[in-house]
Amino acid sequence: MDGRETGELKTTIDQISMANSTVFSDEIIPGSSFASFASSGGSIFDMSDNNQRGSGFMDLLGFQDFNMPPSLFDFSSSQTTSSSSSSMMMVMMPPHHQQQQQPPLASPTSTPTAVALPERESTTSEVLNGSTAPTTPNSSSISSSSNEAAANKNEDQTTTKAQDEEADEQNQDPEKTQKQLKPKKKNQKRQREPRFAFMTKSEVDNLDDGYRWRKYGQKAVKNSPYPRSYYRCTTAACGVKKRVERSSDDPSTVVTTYEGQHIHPSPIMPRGTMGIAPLPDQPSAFSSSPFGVQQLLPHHHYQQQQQQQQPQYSYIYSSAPSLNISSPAYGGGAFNPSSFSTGLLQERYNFGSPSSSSSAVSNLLRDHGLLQDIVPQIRKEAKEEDHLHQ
DNA sequence: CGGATTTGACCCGCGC
DNA sequence: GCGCGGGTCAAATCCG
Repeated sequence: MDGRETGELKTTIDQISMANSTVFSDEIIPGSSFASFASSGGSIFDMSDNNQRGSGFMDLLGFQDFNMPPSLFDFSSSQTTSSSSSSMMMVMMPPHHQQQQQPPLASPTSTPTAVALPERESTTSEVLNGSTAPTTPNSSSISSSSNEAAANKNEDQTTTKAQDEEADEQNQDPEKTQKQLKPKKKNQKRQREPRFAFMTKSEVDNLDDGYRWRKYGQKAVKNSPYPRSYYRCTTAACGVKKRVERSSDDPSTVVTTYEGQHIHPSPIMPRGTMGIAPLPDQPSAFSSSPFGVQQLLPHHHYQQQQQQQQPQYSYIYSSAPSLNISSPAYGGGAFNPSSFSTGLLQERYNFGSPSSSSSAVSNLLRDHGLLQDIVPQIRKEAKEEDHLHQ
């Protein structure tokens, strides 16, 4: 499946500057939006892009929990970042941003920034509700009336509609019933999982992230010559999806948007290297990780295994964390962007194997993630590879 | 032959 | 209400 697409990755490691990286939440804006993202200085940092099985870039990135890739996000704490000032911006986007609203793409700043957009729907990322000001988890009243109204409206619609459909299901004319896709699905409140998007410099669209995906659709993207592909995790009961599309403005850039949480370890991960350890405050290690169970590898170990075939992933944007609004880490309920930077995350994301758990995070935080270790090597390799390609 | 991909049709939310 | 665009389904097809 990916055999075709894998392998021909051209890397641009030289661009690994980690500077001005922009992180969006929930989803990247299609087409022009991320064009503006890119042009607004929100550059991506290139990492490698190895599509060999087992070299999941998510792992490279150190993603452990939706609540996030601390190491990567922790630019502010990096003492040894490249000359350019690292910066990151998080833009909390409403689940249904569609195209009408672009995220406030703030120009790059030297510190992580979070911008909360008004939420129009409360089906996901409740935290976003009125997150410009701290709120409490249950403070529905806090939400702006419009937001709240919209949310409630949606709720109502969903329920009534669901009921209607349930009834319809029995009355519907056979023809329609047959033709239509299982109306049952509509009973389930349509819920959008938080999303993460990555922009990756790659010639291949389908980046290997360590999981197995089945393509279930492809659509043309408006204002883009490149189609968008839809994938679902092949593991039964795992509802994680991802979308892959190529930037029309920068065809060398692939945008991968993840949605949902894996409920299983990466199928292609060497078992021995899986650092599965339940979070202290999590009932199950399998319940909180968006991209996989606590699968973070001891990075050095992992790198040693994988670095040989690391193309460049360019990590782009990310994160619509499924924020745990009850966590003190988020400033008493509301999403507190600053907590993304260091200590709190460090405290909260104590992932990895017992031996590498918090210390791993600490290390990551200290040395701005695995990049520090990876980059020099990748750089070297990338250059070599570039030569080969030229 | 089984699993993955392709692709046209359909569903749904949203804006006008 | 209608059209548009994003997202999903599932039959057909491909491929190892």
